[in-house]
Amino acid sequence: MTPAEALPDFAEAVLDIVDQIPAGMVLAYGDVAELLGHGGPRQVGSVMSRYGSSVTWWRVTRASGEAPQGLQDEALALWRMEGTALVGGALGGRRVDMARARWDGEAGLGRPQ
DNA sequence: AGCTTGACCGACC
DNA sequence: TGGTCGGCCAAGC
Repeated sequence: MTPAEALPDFAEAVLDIVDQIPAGMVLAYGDVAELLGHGGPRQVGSVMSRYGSSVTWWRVTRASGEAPQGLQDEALALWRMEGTALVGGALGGRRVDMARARWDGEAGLGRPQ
């Protein structure tokens, strides 16, 4: 087959989790690493920078709720589109309200308040 | 074998 | 509320 398509197991696991995050909710890099039970935030970020474009990358933010540098405008538009809770209101806010939009890791819960 | 880099995190001031 | 510092973990040179 095409060895060029080979994806590291760690990267595959990261993308799999990201793909499970419900719309309107987010997960921090560190959260993803913790759910995997292996690696760290930097490794997750590294994977996202390389393969993130193939998944719902905007649902992965920094622990502070901010989007990665260079993609803040894109992420903000997507957050508003999904109705993600933002600090300071949906209009003025430029970062995610982690207290409300942080995903617990349990699919089916959804419904941020 | 050692240093630098990276879509990070938490503590501290 | 916001800026700085040190710590972490893996990959690349």
